[in-house]
Amino acid sequence: MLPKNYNPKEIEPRWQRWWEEQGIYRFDPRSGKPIFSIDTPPPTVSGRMHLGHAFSYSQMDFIARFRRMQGYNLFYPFGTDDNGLPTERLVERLKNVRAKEMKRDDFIKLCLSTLEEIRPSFVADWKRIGISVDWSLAYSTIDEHCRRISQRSFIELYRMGREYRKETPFLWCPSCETAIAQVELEDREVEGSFNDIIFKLEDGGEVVIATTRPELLPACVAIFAHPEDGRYKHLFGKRARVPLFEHWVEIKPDPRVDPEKGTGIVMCCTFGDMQDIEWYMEHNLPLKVAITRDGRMTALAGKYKGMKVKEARAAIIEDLKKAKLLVRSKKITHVVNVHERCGTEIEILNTKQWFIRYLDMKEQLLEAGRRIRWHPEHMRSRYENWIHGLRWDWCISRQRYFGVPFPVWYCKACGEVILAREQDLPVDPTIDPPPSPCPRCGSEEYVPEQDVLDTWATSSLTPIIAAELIEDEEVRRKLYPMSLRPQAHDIITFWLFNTVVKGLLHRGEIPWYNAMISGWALDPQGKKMSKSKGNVIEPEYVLKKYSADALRLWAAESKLGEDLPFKEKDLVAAQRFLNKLWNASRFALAHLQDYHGEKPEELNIIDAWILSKAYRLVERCTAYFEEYRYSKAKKAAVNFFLSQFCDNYLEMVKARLYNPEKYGEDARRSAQYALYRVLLISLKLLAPFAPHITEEIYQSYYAKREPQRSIHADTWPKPRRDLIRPSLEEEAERIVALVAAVRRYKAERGMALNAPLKALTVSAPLEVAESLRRGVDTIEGTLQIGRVEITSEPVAAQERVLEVVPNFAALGPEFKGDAGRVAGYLRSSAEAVARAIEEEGVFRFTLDGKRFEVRQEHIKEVKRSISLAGREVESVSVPELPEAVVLVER
RNA sequence: GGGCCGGUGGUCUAGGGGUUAUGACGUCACGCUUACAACGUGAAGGUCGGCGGUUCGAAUCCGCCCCGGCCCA
Repeated sequence: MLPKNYNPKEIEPRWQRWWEEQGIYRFDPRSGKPIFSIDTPPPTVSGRMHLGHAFSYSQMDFIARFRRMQGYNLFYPFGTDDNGLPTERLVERLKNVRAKEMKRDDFIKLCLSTLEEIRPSFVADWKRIGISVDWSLAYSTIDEHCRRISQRSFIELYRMGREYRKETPFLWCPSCETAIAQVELEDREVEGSFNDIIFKLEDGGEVVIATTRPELLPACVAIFAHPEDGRYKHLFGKRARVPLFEHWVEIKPDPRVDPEKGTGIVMCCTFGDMQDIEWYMEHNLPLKVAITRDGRMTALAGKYKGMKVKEARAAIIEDLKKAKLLVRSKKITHVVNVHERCGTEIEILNTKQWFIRYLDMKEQLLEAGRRIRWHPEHMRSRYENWIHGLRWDWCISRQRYFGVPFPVWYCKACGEVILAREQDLPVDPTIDPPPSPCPRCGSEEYVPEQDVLDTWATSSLTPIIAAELIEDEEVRRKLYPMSLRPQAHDIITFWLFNTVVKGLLHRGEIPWYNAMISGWALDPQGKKMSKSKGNVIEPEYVLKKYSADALRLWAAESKLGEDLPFKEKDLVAAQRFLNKLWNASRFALAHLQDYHGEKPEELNIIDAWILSKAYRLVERCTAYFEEYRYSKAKKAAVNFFLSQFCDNYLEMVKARLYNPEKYGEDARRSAQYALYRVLLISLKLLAPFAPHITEEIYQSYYAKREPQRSIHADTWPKPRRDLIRPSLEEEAERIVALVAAVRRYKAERGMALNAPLKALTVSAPLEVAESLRRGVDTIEGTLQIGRVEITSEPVAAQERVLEVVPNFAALGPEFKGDAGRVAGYLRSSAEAVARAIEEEGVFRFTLDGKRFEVRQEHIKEVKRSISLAGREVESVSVPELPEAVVLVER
């Protein structure tokens, strides 16, 4: 028996422990069942779980649980993404240190030990939302397994000729002091100024050039204008002198200059933007480096040397003003590229980096995107959009400490790259020696690579990393490509894209067959949650106030891929539903204690009806889940449970359950048979959404009677076409409609639903009457009616108008001061008024010499009494049965 | 600037050619009923973003526009 009160705080952690101890979600490498493998997103330990995580991990868990219940052998691992900048930043903050001021080795050790400190509570958060991952399939992107696979990936790609090391202008974060990849750029609107600066020409003339970055003047190497621009055509080939810095640069034509923008003539610096790089390469311009790796001015900047970029900008503008070389300075907001991790404006610096060459793979990548099934479909366009805009190869080296090292040394003598051997992986070249002398020149002197790999270079291998957690080669082959990649839409260009790249390069195929993309959890106003805005809602708050099941039901509110604002009322509604589920189950199970699976001789029509509805629902929910439309499945299951099972069915079986002496044991048996099955089906369909409460109810009764020890094992209800009976449903629904109408009648008159009624007379067409007769017991028992008469003969009822209720909302405005007297007249002539309006649509009368016309809208209601064979009865309207006359005697 | 998604009672939302537009929350009224007042029954509340078009018929399809969001420049 279930206790009276549903207590999620006690239930939820208990089942979470039990699932793990019992290995309910364990992948079974020896099983013959079909495999469903999931490439679970590894969250960063260095951040706490936020509501967006709870949202999207719940959504992937719905699909996981559905598939497991369907009988798949679920491969559902859990990794954490630990390496790289986020961890470095966290450790710097927590331990109050600076990475670049520490010994490399000490810092790495500190990172590792800090991760171990915070991991348990981090992972506990994820367990607390009830996701059904296999916690024994765990990895950390910095552990030995992942380091080995990332390094192996590097070596493979190097051997394939897909990697190169090159000194080249590239994206640089002066705050993190590392190269970054294109995907790590973020656009940000900032306040700045557009400065019109005078450049003197060698012939004594001048041109005015507009720039937002005057601090790059020392790096100015050329000036460009559009070849057709009449204003500047005559200057091509001439030289101009860079103000303040006094070096000469040539004025050149190039069609990529927009004559509309600024003054239509621009300076090219090494480097201000992508365009500068193109010009630098194509026009063989000299390299002038004005900015250091930590964002200060170089000696090239003369007296500005050592200043931060922004200080130098201000100082240079001041000096230009003094020299009367600044025509004007206009305040503008413009968009700059910042590093998405730290918000620092990025620079383009000439450095030596490792790259994965993939710009030549765009067509293959697009094609791979077309082979993946996207849920929802339109998310593919984000992926395609990104590929179309790709301009840089993938820079995979980072000038940081905490990350997977490159398995590479360089020969000191000839510069040859010396690779680690696969059997030695993982290696740290700053500690381990190379496996052999230089293969080219034989020198034994070497330089270790100091840089570490981009974290995405590791996390883009998660499907391979996860699959290789399994020893058995044959099983591995079944795991990969994976069935599903679930993730949020913000990292399509990072994690998803990079994983496809690695999948194609290493395995020549797509890494997964399906991608499900979830949206974001937004704040109650529909705005993005962010720490700086202070609108972050902690999952912990939701779990404490409501429950994990309620949180998950909330996450099931929105369609896959859509953002969902956090609204407290949704959680309240979810919690109410859980409470209802609990109470209805408690009721049903109380009446099933003496039931042992017997099948009744004959199934009551109402029982057959609810079974038919339930199996219809099974088909719908299954189809919805197959299409990743879990929000529809949830809605359908919840609606069925509330409006069909609770509101209608339970009320209608009470009589048979409580009074077997009156309706017979077999009638009770029939009710139990249906109750047992329909409640179980409901629980199963809801189990992916509310795994804890459904397990609790299952365990308290069904576990002893059903083959599976957990509701989350392979218990998904099989479709039963033979039990879906449309014509029976149609008949039964007549009974349901009649009962509902009389219940409404009682409620409207303030009667208790079990208050007795003397008699019910129904006159309806033959077919309807016959259906209703099949439910006489139900009608009588549910509504507590002394005598039920159902006939297809017309009833001889007399009707009398009792009262006309005037509608003052219409009378007032029209008759003003006369309204009260008109109303009085209507009441006193009720009979005549009602007849006239019914027959002619209008009632005319004269009152104190004034003529009045009253129509339907002036009357709120006509109260009538009906008598049947001399007994006073009332008429009940049943909207679903318009041809039926239903009369109730109180 | 380009791409994608969305705009439906006060709020959120279903429906994507066919009677009177779904449900939830909120509001109001009535009612403790042998599962549940954390409940039930009922009521009020809508020019389905705007304008044009296709059609016997448009919230739904097409075009243009407006607004919001996200992604990419």
